[in-house]
Amino acid sequence: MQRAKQQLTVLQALDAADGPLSARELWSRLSGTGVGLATVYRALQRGVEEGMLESVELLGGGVRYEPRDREHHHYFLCSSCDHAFDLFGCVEGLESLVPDGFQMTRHEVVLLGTCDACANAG
Amino acid sequence: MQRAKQQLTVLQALDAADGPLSARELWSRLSGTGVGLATVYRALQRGVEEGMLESVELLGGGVRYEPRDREHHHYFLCSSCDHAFDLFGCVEGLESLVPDGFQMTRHEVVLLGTCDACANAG
DNA sequence: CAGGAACTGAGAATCGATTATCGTCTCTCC
DNA sequence: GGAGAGACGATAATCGATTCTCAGTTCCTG
Repeated sequence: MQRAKQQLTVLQALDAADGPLSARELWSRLSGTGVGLATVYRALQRGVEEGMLESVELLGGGVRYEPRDREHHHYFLCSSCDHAFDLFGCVEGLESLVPDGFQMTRHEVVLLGTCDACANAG
Repeated sequence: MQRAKQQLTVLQALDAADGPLSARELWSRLSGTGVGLATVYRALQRGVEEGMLESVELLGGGVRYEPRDREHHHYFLCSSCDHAFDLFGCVEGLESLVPDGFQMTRHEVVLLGTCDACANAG
């Protein structure tokens, strides 16, 4: 509880999440703590600058953030609640898709569908 | 060259492309034809409504469009020129990533790196 | 050729996401 | 306790993408 108290709050909420969160998603999880939206953005920006956070772009636009210390993984994006879940594990055979002359440096795999909670609520 | 002349121009440009194009990308390819940006958006919207086009969302936000009659495929996104290329072929083993209780209906694979032209342009 | 419907280009208006501003507050260090 | 630096929350400002508006065209029908 020294300085940057609210930044800690933000980072802890991200650590507790089961996937990357957008600024708004994060903010709504912090409602009740009095943290302002601007503070969320500031904390995320500083987190990235200081190397603790990583920004992630999935389908559909918005940027999401998650702690940088997670292993290589991909995402499941729920079409119903729009929440992204981390999926650990990877796939084979990506290299064979790369056309001649192209250099692949990274890959993203996103599965889409309905998450556990939404499937049961549906 | 009956009515909807400009819409045809737009659809033909999409057919000729080697990957999905954003509205702006498409518009810049039509510079010289006098087609306005609003017309591009209108043509895309109508194309989707009429089932000829499909909208595609990749990493990084923007929506891109491509003809609907292409087979299942994925994309290579060039970090340098920001152009998306179609990649035909797919990968195995996606099902094993899906957590219990989740229902996968679709998947996207995006490879990132440098395309042929940008790699050579160094 | 006249009338009407659909189409068009240019630019204004809108929308959501993000960033900047400002007055206030908190913490550190004397 | 007081000064200065850095944070904070609320809200205004900005930005890019997309949609709306409007006056002028085009094209079909009769």
